[in-house]
Amino acid sequence: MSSETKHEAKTSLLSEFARVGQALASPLRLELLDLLAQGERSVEQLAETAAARVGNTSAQLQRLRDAGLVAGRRDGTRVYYRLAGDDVAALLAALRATGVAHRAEADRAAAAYLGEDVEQVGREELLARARAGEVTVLDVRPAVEYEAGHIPGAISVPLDQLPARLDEIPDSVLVVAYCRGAYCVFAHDAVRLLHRNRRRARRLEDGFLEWKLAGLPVAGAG
Amino acid sequence: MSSETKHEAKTSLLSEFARVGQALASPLRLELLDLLAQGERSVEQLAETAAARVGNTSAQLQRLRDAGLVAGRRDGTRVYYRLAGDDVAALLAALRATGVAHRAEADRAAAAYLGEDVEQVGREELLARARAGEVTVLDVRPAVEYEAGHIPGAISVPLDQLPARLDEIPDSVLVVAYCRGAYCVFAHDAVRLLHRNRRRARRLEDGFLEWKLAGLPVAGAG
DNA sequence: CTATTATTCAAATAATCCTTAGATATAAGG
DNA sequence: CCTTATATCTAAGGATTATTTGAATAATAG
Repeated sequence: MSSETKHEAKTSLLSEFARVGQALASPLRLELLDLLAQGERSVEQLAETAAARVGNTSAQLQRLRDAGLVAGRRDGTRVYYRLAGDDVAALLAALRATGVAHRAEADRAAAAYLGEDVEQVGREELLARARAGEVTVLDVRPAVEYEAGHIPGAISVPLDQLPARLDEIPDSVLVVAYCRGAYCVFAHDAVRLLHRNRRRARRLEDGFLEWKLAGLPVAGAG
Repeated sequence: MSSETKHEAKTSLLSEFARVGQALASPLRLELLDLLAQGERSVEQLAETAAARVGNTSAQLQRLRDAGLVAGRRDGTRVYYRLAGDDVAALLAALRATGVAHRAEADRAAAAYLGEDVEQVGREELLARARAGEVTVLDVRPAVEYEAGHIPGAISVPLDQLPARLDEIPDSVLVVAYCRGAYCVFAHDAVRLLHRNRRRARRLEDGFLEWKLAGLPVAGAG
């Protein structure tokens, strides 16, 4: 291979990798990936949750698909998208970790969004204490995400139903709430709400995404 | 926090993460990161190796710095840049792995750049066989990168000097060549060159970047 | 002051993002 | 087969932002 050709080959390989980076370069696309990390969703569902137009959502999903990050399947008039693999979820987690580690602005934005700090429980600790029956595990994500896969033994009480369903939650043991991942606000809100109602509650370290990536047991269809 | 404010906080957090993705969205910036993963370099060195203008190289390094991926230190008239942390190298590796895993074009581009397949040796296997004295470990990166850190016991013969220095390499034992990382072409070229000269040679799985990320022993200043 | 190295600026080109509006695909009913 | 409804995709336009180049400016050493 000539030096010229080699340089072209190198540039085109780097451009391929850059295309993946490009896919990670828009807030809306990152939000879509975040949602898809919880299970497959139709375009309309994604658009509604991300507060975007359907057309725009569809266009961004095409970009993600061209970059190899998501895949879609048609079922009747709907198209359901999902992440192309677990490595995509890992890539997303690495991106966020690097962001908060080296960018003070990202760290501040995370603190502003998640609100006041909340006590955490580690993954291994939760697994042990759940098996011993010492804790109630509470999944506060939307029901559809719980159904797509959840921590074994967890009960599903989506955050917006939590105020009305407080009496379903035993008040004798510690409650450990979790949601999507490290930068999902639901579990933070849930723990603060439980505290205001005089319950003992903590948040699982990170969330379901990281639980699954750590290879810990998962129940449900997902 | 009001629902409006919360949505703004979420968007600004996602925008922070998107800024990191944006930094990974240009071939030139990916090449700079790849070089910096081997050790610190001045702007001029980077520009020359990446075949870019100094001005543009500097501008792209500012972007990488704003994204929190690199840091710089001034020494006299020069400014030396380096990766902001090991997590950045891991992020880069994850990006490339996802690219080749899910994009046929990326896989093809990698094959076209790296050339014909070459037999590999795993990291753990190399470590064991090097300790037993069964192999010669050959670092074919530029000398400055060898000096910044290398596999213990490796000898440095940069690829462009290899044809002239073949007699320095023992021909009784297997030679294992390595270079920067999974998509660095030097070790591939070195193994093919050694084969043409009737030596037994293989390539280390991936390269030095992944060796270091795996927590295996490293010699030198790096 | 001069040489070296790096950064910044202005301008041209190119790419991206979002919206609106229309096109396409599928299912169900007549 | 044709219509209607639903869901998704795509095209065009306008605002914004990114990339690169060449030249000017800043920082440092001697």
